[in-house]
Amino acid sequence: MKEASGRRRTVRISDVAAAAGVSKTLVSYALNNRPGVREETRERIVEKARELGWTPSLPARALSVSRAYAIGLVFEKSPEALASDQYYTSLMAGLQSVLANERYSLVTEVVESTEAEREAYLRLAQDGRVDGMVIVDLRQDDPRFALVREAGLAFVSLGWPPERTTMPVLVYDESEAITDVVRHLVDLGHRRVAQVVGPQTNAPARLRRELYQKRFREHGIDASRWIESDYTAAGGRAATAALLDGDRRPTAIVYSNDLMAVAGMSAAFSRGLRVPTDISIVGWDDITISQYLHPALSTVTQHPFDDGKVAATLLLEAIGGREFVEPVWMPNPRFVPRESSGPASA
Amino acid sequence: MKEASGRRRTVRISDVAAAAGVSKTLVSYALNNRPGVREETRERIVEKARELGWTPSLPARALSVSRAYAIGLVFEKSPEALASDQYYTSLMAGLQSVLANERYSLVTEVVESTEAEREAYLRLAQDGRVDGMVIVDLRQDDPRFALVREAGLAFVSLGWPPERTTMPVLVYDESEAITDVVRHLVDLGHRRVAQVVGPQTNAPARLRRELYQKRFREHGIDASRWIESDYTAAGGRAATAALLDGDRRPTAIVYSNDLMAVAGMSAAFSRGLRVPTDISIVGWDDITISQYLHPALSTVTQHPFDDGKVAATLLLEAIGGREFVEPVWMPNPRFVPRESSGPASA
DNA sequence: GTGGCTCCTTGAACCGGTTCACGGCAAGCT
DNA sequence: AGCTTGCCGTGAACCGGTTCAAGGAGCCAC
Repeated sequence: MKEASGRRRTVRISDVAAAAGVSKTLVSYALNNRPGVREETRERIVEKARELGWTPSLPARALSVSRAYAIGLVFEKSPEALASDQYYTSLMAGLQSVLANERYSLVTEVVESTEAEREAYLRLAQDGRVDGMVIVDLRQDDPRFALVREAGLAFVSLGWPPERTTMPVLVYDESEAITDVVRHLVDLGHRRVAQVVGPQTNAPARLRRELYQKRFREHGIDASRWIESDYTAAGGRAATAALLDGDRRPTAIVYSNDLMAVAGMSAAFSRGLRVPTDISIVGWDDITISQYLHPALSTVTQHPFDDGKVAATLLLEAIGGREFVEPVWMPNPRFVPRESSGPASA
Repeated sequence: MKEASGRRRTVRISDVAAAAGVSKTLVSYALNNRPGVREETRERIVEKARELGWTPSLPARALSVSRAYAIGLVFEKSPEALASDQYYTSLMAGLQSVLANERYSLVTEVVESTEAEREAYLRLAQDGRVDGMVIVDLRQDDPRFALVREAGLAFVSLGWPPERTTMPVLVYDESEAITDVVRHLVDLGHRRVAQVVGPQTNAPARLRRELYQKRFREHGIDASRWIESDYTAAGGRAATAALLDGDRRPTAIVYSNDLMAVAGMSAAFSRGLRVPTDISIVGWDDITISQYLHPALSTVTQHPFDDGKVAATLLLEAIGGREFVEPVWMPNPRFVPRESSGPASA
């Protein structure tokens, strides 16, 4: 097929103006629902525009109003880690679900170092490619807040930012789910438990670990056994191996994501241990396959799609000028006991 | 923190021109490496530009050269299906890995119907938001090719397009891996095998099913047992249930993706069957957790990240005007036998 | 009849780049 | 000396929208 191009003739605002017999100013007013256009004229213009199939050129509009009509999402993550974590994809889908209706687009980037992340932020901002950023996976002393501040970009933060801000912030309380997990394990008789946690430079990962420890202590359980890992399957397997091969093997292990938990189960199996008879496993995330595993994984469900929806809505409002004083609380994650956790072995 | 805005004063090309004591035309020439600028002058301009931290405004450039400096990727998929399939995320990462260096961005959309998909395509094209599209998951009589043709957009197709085109096409040969899987199963003594396949409106899904059937027949195996499913875990589980609960239970099932295979294993387990002792399972994709399952899943590995890299490279060349006559062959998928396939039960 | 007011409409500037056509100047040629 | 040629540089138009300030028409009141 010969690409039937030959200069795609796009219809401009001046074409609509000519067709309707008015100035292009009036067309602009009419189609942006500005006051000061006679109703009859407005209708005629709208009709003509529809007839000609006119849609405004985004670059042109972007240039004149200094808005990109797009928001950015930068993942600082290995492609592998990104691909195997459903949270982000669902979050994206949630963002899209509201952006599409507002004629906004989502510009994504995947970078593999904080240096590249910095460049990506600067580039998106300086190029005028986006009007705001979605900030996820908050880290200790997160540099991204300074970047958006300097760039004058709006943002929405999924998690507590380091300073007060007038931008929207989404938070939720993990302590309830954690309390449930710990009680569940204690009720099943577990006394020797260990944690496999995410990178401790990552603020939520740290908080989650601390909340678990707090609850463990409240039940008189030694909370000192935790291993820092990296949310990958390989990392989870290695951490689990260390726990299982050490002395005083735990009777239960809680993981900070499902992927590590699955890998942990695999490590247990390869040592001839049975789950949950010999060791109980609890994950975090509730990825799709968790319920299809054998045994099905006890875990904590989150709501990334809804997070995305709310984040996008608020970010658009922030871009529109709204100021936020209070963080928005999202529904809490919820513990879902399944087959991988059972009575403690003797 | 008070957002330190107060109108972010961006540096324009005219500022650079003033600083270097030349016209803005010359600045433009100098920074775009055009001929007709004295070397000494060019250096002075570049120096000043760097000093002032100038980067071109994307909307402005986009407006004047009619290029968006972005490419689009539209997924017509439920968020759930998208999130649980690593292929797409890895593909995105692969695309990004080359786009970032070229100052191109990736604009993604997630839509849930072919109608919404159509709108997304039209919108991206008419708005002048992208210069080209990445077309994945080819369907029967795929409408997207007509859309990009009408819109005059460049594209790269991952799979055979319905008509000849001068745009880049990426293909690979699955028959080799399929031959290996079938020989593997035959060598293990399997004679009753079934397939759980993807939506047959999806061209590659159909082809994969046919290739499997062809090989089965070559070994004198009844190839008529296949169930169409939807690539989701729930679908895979239901299809597997139908196969296991029918008469003449197969001794092996091959799935068109890992997610369905995992769900299939789960269905087998819940009926008290052992894998692979009672039934062998083979997937397709090699998602991260496949090797961490118990038993580890025999499957076929692909290279979505590399696909993305190559696709982006070729698409950029196509946008630059290059015409393609031959499709580009990617490395073939490869069968990876693991623990979920073993000798046929009696 | 004139001033003032409201309502609708328009010309022109502007957003920040790219690019075309042209001009000045020095060197090279006859 | 006069003409061509090439190099380097510039003014102005253009991309396709938005928006400001101003203008014309119609109406009312004094």
